[in-house]
Amino acid sequence: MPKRVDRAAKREAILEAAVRVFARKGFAASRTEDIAAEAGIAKGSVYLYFDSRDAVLEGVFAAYAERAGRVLASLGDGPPLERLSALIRGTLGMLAEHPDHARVLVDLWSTAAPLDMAALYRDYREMIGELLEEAGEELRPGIGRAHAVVIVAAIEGCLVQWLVDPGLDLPALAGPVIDVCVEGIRA
Amino acid sequence: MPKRVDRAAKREAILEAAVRVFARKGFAASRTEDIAAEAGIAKGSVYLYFDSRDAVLEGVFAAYAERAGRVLASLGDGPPLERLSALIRGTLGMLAEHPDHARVLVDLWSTAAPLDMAALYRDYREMIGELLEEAGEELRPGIGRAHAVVIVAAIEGCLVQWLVDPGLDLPALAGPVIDVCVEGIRA
Amino acid sequence: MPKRVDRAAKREAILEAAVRVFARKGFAASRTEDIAAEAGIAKGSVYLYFDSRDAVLEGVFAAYAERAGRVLASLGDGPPLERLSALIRGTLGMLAEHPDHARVLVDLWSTAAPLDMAALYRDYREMIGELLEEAGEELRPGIGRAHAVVIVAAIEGCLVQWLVDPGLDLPALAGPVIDVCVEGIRA
Amino acid sequence: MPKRVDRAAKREAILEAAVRVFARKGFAASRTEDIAAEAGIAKGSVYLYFDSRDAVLEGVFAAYAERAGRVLASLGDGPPLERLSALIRGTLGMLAEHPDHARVLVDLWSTAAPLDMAALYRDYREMIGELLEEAGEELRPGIGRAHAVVIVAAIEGCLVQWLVDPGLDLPALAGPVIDVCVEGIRA
DNA sequence: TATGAATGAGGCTTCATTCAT
DNA sequence: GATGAATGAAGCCTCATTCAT
Repeated sequence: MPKRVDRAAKREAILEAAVRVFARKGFAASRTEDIAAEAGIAKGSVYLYFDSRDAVLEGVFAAYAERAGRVLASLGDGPPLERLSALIRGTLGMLAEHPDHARVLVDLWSTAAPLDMAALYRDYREMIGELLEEAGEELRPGIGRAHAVVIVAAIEGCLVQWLVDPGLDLPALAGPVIDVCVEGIRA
Repeated sequence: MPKRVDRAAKREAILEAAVRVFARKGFAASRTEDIAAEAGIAKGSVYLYFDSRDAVLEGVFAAYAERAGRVLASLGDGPPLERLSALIRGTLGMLAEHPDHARVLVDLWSTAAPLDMAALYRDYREMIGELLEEAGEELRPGIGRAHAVVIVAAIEGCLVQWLVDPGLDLPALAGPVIDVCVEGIRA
Repeated sequence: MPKRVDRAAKREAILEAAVRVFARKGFAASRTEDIAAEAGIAKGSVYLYFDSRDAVLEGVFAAYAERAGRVLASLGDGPPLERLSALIRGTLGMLAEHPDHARVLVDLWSTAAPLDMAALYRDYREMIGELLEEAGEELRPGIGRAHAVVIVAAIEGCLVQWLVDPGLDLPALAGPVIDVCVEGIRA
Repeated sequence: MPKRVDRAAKREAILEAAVRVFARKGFAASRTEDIAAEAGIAKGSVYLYFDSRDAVLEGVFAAYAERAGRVLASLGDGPPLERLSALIRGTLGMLAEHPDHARVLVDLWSTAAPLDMAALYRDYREMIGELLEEAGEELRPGIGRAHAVVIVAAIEGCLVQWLVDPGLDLPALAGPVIDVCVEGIRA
C-alpha cells in the first residue's frame, strides 16, 4: 500500500515556493534550504523532485515559458493590430500579476544555464513578426517584420525598469507602449 | 602626488579586469581570484583597493553609470527629435562597443546591492522626458513625458534580446528603434 | 510455521542481493537502496529484516564464515598432506566460484565492525596446524604448526592478487601453491 | 615578499597525517576534517594541497608504492635465493615498521579508484620471477617464474592475518615464510 | 507485511577574507 | 605595498533511517 503522492503537484508546489524565494533574494542568494522552508518541507526533500538547485531554476524557466506561451495563444482573431495591443496589455498584465516570476526573469537572463532564452525570444519575435506581416497595408511604409524586435524590447524594457524601480505602475505602461508601438506604426 | 594617481589607476585597472571577468562568467560565478588573475595581481591585493567583492561590483556600476552619463551629455544641441535619435544610436552603439559592460548590466539589474539602479533609470527617463517636452508641437497629440519610459524600454529591451541571443546585430537595431520610437511619435 | 521460513528465506535473498551489490561497488559505495533494488524490494523493507546497513554486512560475513567452514569440514579422511592439498584446491575453487563473496571479503578485512575476522583466521590456522601435526614424519624437520600461517597466507594472498588483478586464473593458482606449500614442506 | 612555504613538505605532512587517520578509522570512515585536525591545519587547507579526499588516498598509495619499490631496490647482489629471503624479511619488516601504511593497504585493495594496484603486484611478481629464473639449477624441477605469485601471496597473506589479528608478530613470520617459500623450493 | 516519501544530520568542497611575511 | 597560504563559515547534496499509509 504505497503512500500516495501526487508528484507533479508537489513539484509544482516546490516550484512556486522557489519562485517566491528567488524573487525575494535573487537566485544567486537563494539557498536550497530557503526553498524547502518556503515550501514547508525539509531541505533534502527538494532533491526528491529536482536533481539540483540549478534544475529548480530550469523548472521555473519552463513554467514561465509556458505561461508566456499561453498569453500568446490567447489573442483571439481580431484585426492584427488589435491583437498586438492585446498582446502588449496581456503580457504586461501577466507580468504584473506574477511579479515573482517577473523578478526571476532577470535572473534567467543572466544565467548561463542551458535555458535557451534565445529560442524563447526568437519565437516571441516570430509571432509578432507574423502579426506585423498580416497587418500589411495598415502599417506605415517601411514597417514590417524587422520591427518586431522593437515591440518585444519595449515590453521587456518596461519590465526591467519596473523591476529596478517597483514604484512604476507596470500595467499602466501598456498605454504608452501601445501609443508608440502600435499607434506609431499605423499608416 | 604620484601615489594617489597610481592608486586610482590601479583601481581602474582592477575594475576593467573585473568587468571582463563578470562578462565572461557572470558576477555570481566570478571569484575574487579570477579578477585578480585577470588584473595580473594577487588575490589579496584586490582588497587593497576594494573593501569586498561586492564593492568591486559597485565600482563597476559606477563606471557604467558614468559612461552612460557621458553619452547623454554628448547629444549636442540640434532639434530635440534629432537628439533623441542620436541618443538611441549612441546608446546602442556604446553598448555594442563595450559588450562586457553590457553583459554586466544584467547582473547589476538582478543585484539587490545598494546600487540605485532606480535613480539611474529615473535620470534617464527624465532626460528623455525633457527632450520630448522640448519637441512639443513636433509630436503627435497625446505623446509626452510619459512616453520616455517606452523609449528607454526599447533601448534596454534590445540590449536584453542581444545578450540573450548574441546573434542579433545590436547597432543595427538602432534603425528599427528610431523608426518606431522617433518617427512613430512625430506629429 | 511457514512465516518463520519465509522470513529466513527473504533474509537470505536480501543477503545474496547484498553480496552482489557489495561485490560490484564495494561496501562503502553501496546504498541501502541498491541492495533493495537488487533484491527486488523497497528500500524500507530492508529494515524489516536487518537492523541497519551494517547489520547486512555482518550477515554477509556470517554467510561467508559458514561457507568457509563447510569447505574445511569436507576434507574427508585421506592422508593429511592429501587433505591439505584438497583444502587449498577447495578454498581457491570456492572463492573463484563465488567471486562476489571473495570480493566482499576484502571489504570485510578493512571493516572495523565487530566481525571477529580474527577468530575466523585463528580457526583456519588451527585446523591447518592440526593437519601439519598429523602429518608429523612426512614433513621436513622444523616444519610444523607454526607454518600453518604461511599456508593460510598463500591462499589469502592469491585471493588478494586476483581481486586486484582479475586477469589471474585463481583456481589455476592452486597448482603453484601446492607445489610450494605442500610439496615444499614434505620431508 | 611572498610567504615562503615548502609545498612538497606540507603535502608530505598531510599525507602522513592522512595515513595515521586512515589506519585508525579506515578510509571510508575518515573525514577530511579528521585529516586536517591530525595535520594541525584547517579543513579547507587540505584542498590547497589535494584536489579531493580521494586524491589524498591516491597520494598515500603513491607513497606506499614508492616505499615498496625502495625495498625491492635494496636487495644487493648476493645469490638469488639469498636475495629472495632478504626481500621477504625486508618487506615484512617494512610493513611492521609502518603499521599505518600496512593498515591502509587493505583499503587500497578494495578501493575502486584508479590506483593501478594491479600494476604494482605485476611488477612485484615480475621481480620475484626474475629472481627465480636466476636461481635456475638451485630450484627443484618444476619450480619457476610461475611460482612468484605464491611468494607474493605468502607475504601479503601474512599481512592480512596480522591486520585482522594484530596479536601476530609480523616480522617473526618471515622465518616460517622463508622455510616454506625459499627452503621449500630449493632443489 | 510492504512501501517509498520524507527527514535531517553530516560530508565534501568552495571561496571571501585575513594576515604574517 | 604586495603576496598567497591559511582559515572556517556556509552551501550543495547524499543517504541511512523512520513512519504514515
